[in-house]
Amino acid sequence: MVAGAMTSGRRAKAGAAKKAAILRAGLDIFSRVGLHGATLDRLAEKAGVSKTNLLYYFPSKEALYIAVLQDLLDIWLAPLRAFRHDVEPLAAIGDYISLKMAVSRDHPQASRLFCLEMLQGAPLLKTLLERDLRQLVEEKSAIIRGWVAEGKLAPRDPHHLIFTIWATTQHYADFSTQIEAVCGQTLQDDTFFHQAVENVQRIILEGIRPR
Amino acid sequence: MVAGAMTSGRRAKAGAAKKAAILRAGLDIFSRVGLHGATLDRLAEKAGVSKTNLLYYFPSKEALYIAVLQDLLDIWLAPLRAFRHDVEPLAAIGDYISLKMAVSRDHPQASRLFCLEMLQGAPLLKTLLERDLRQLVEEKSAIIRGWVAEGKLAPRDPHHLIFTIWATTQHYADFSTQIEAVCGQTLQDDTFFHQAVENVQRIILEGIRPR
DNA sequence: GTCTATACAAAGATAGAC
DNA sequence: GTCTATCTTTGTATAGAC
Repeated sequence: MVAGAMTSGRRAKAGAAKKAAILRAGLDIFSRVGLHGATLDRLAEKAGVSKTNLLYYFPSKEALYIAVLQDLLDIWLAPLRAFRHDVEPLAAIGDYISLKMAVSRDHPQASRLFCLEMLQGAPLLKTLLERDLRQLVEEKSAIIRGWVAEGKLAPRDPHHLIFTIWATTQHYADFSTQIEAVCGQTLQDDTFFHQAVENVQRIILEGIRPR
Repeated sequence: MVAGAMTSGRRAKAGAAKKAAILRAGLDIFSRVGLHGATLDRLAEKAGVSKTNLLYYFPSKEALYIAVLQDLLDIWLAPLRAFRHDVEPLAAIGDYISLKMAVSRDHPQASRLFCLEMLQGAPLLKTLLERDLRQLVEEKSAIIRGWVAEGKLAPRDPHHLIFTIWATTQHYADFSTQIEAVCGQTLQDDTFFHQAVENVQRIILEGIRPR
């Protein structure tokens, strides 16, 4: 059934739901302790299934890890794909910042796991980064370069601008522990979230406004 | 001898050198794969000692990990401690940015391990963050607030400004894999380093310049 | 599909000789 | 201080009954 076979429908759904629960548990735990820090016991417990049952749905811990990573990429790339080229530059970039901040608030595990992979040298994502991400970044960079040429943006290197946006927005998810230790607040707090978005936007947008 | 006893001197030095080599290996490996991903075998091999010998100098893998973390903090906190309050605001912040960028270039492992700890909720550093770091940040925030009040800086929340600086500068160490995938260059490349510093400085400094 | 029992491997740590 | 040998634990994964 899991391996194929469009049987019943009710059962297939139950299987899919379990798979989804395991994937959620995987994202949650891997994002905290990494592939090596996670144990099948903890993963199974978190997902609410037995260890053997988990291994029925995913042949190995690594297979689950890879499946989790694949799901992750969609979440991570969505904001960049949604980057607008048909509106005012400062509006487009301002929107992109708030979109990324929302991802940091709503999918902190995804952000953290992505970060974890990067720290390790991205053994599993490297090819994908060098191909897809690089091309996507080139596209968006061309738009930004165009804006600079038209004088709609102060002269800044598009790559470094994009890195600055990624860095600041993801920081609120990846370093939430530190932020909480220093400020006593997190992005879950609505007031704090808006304050953070506004401050980041102000700094970056004023930093690229033409004069 | 290791445990105390100011014997000989030559031998003590040899012991200290080994300990240092083990600590270096620990920083290098832990920063890549974390506490759980590191094995005593790999740690010992990297340090150039036998597994049992390593356990002679550090009673357990965790003990080594903690020792590495302690060394780490000095590197990590140094730039913030060096933050100047007696020069022009934009110069002080510009210097801080380039200092942090230099740390990202020269101590990428330290930056990565710090990041790793944060991702995991900083079980070992939490108390320290909530006490020492918080206080240090408060001190520097007060300085920034003063500058804002004097009109020497555009109105920005000091916390978010500090986070923005940390995020952008550390990003070049923590996400070096991604940066290399996208740009084909790293901070080790001198031209790229200066280009990165300048772009980050421009964005942030222009973003906080009063008008 | 799910469970119990179990095989198998890896890795942390210790004992004791030298 | 350093080595060899070994114990022990933990965790991944499989076999086979139901």
